Amino acid sequence: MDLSERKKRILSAVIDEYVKTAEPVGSKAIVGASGLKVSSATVRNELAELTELGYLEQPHTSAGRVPTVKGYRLYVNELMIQKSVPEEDADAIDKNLRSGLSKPDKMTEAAGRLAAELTDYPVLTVTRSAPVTIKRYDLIHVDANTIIVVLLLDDNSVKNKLMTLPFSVEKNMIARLSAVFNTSFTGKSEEQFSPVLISAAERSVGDNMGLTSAVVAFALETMAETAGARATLSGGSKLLSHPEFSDPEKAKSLMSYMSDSNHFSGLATSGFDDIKVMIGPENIAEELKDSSVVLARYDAGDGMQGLIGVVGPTRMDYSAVAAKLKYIADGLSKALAENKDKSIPGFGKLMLRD
Amino acid sequence: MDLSERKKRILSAVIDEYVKTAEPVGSKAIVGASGLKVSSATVRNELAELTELGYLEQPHTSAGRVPTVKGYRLYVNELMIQKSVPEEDADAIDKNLRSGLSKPDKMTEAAGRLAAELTDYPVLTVTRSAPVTIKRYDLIHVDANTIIVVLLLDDNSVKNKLMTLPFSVEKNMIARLSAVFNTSFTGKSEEQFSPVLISAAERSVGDNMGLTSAVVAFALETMAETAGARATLSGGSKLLSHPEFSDPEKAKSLMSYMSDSNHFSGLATSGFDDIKVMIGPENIAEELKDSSVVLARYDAGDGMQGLIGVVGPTRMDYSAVAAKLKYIADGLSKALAENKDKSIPGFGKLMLRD
DNA sequence: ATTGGCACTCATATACTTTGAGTGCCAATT
DNA sequence: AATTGGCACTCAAAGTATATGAGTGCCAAT
Repeated sequence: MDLSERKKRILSAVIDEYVKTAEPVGSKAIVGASGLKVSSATVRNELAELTELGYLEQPHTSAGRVPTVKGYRLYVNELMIQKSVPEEDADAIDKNLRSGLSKPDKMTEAAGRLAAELTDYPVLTVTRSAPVTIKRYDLIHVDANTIIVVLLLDDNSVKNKLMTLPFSVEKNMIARLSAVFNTSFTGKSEEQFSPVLISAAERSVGDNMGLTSAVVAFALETMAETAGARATLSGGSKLLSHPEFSDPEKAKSLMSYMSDSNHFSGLATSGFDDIKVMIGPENIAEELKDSSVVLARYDAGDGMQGLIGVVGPTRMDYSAVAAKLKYIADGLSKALAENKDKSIPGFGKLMLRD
Repeated sequence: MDLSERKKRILSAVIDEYVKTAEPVGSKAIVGASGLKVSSATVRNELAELTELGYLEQPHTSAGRVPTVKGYRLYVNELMIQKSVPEEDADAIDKNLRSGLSKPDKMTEAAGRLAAELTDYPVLTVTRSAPVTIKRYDLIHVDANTIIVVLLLDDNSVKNKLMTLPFSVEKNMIARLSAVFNTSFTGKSEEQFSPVLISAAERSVGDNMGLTSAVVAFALETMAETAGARATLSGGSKLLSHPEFSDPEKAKSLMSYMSDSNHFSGLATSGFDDIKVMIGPENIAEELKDSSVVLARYDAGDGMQGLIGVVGPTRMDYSAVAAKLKYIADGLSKALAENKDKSIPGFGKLMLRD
């Protein structure tokens, strides 16, 4: 059962107007805004039917109409016209993401801050890494009882740890250990670090002081830490700009929910196209039932995917937000890719010094 | 000009009561709360004088009294009785800070979260590092055009970077470069990385491809990044629990001020004993003029100092907050110190695996 | 110096009224 | 059959008036 063209235009007008004013929209306002060549009485008849069908509702008998979740859903799926990003914002995004080649985490965070600024909503980012393995071990002998363990992961990130030992080790012991690790423990997943393998390694280098175990522990810890997802939140205070959060109770509930990044790290990065919109009760979390979430996916290289999204009231300019997020996500993907290929980093910077 | 003992007791009673109820305190309530053996009329006379002297004020003629900044200041400096930390909280702190030896940054963050939970106010932490120098360079040859640079700083932290080069390098070139860096660039401050020194190094290893510069750039970047202060914020949403921030405008202003960690990274870690209290307009920042900040110092090892503090309304249980913060700061200092001495890290953890 | 007593103040609460935007429905119009 | 002008009706929000009472300041008596 499809809506008539006119009903669609009226529904759109209600939503556009309501998003702007945060006030229930009356029949007169719709005639003004939609440009339809009908009287307000006609619109009233249509409104009554749209209400009957569940796309709109009335806060009270003598008030205008407000979109329901069903109304927003139809609007997002079919009705809304794709807005484009204001030139000014596009420029800001281009500029901000291009500037300063930096670490991926920082770039993502910067993108989050930028998105919060441009949308005026809190922004979350999620980066999920595929399980990593270690492709190279280097043990550096610093002094008799200090070593540095350097791990090169298969996503080309590097992790290190300084270990102070309660005993002294010889330089060649370290070299042997390093060799064993590079032959036995590269490319292995977490489960493949079997006790058998570890004790074999221990014996082969003649380690009876637990040094092998310590390096293994660090390797496992690193792998565990690097895998999984990291979520950040930017511009949490933006929530308070919007009238639906003028009640401190509501604001606090959502705010503290968002502050716990664990709540978002589980969000799926797949199963949707560019943009995913979750409206009100479509969100699973109780704390989000009155809010909407708009997510855009970005590509973090090496097959890794990330999300950048806003959290706001259901009354939201979905089209504008989606457009901005998509633009930022694409920009971020590109910037991260460029960052990967960069050659000698920081070179240019130094040359500018004098 | 000193206040009479009775005036002091009355002032204390007003503050204690006001902190509890957030309502102006009347003469009757004071008689009840203070246990003074006088009539409310007598208290009224005293109140009038305390108001005259600027320690109290009246929101309007027929209301009770509210402490002024001057009143709070006297209270904090001389009047308040040192509260002790509830056993329950002390246990929680001990438990939380002792658990899991982890990275200093994480420990500090955990302490911040804990403090926010226990005080019900937003908590900021600031860690200021003394300028660091690099005490050892290691260059690892990964493959023909990939190297890893590992820097050991004099605070025993380790930084690294993978560099992909647009040309190939020989293993022994890397070794030479490493040697030169260890002789020429260790223990040097940022300014001492002179162009003369750099080009000398370049010549001595026969580097005409900018590799030396790249490593220098990374070293400088690392030093710049490690120096300076890092600030974090925990429990920002706690702000909204307090009636003085029921106005979204006010809450937003303070919240967004706090979210920018730059605003706090400049806070001095010296010039006070254990605890520093800044009440209302004693704060320099315009956004903090209606709020109070209570800071405790902790010791981050290697002569580094940090701050942990809460931000809340001027109506705050200073005594309880100060006690908790001090307890947490001391616990954190101790935990960080223990963490420094730990030997093979992660060893115990591995042993528990099966 | 302290106190009971009393007139006074004023924010807050409560009850009542007014206003006006918006509706639903119907008879007249196209 | 769809559209429209007209009109009675509804009800939140804003405005007005009144009552309440917590708290004060001051004074005469203790």
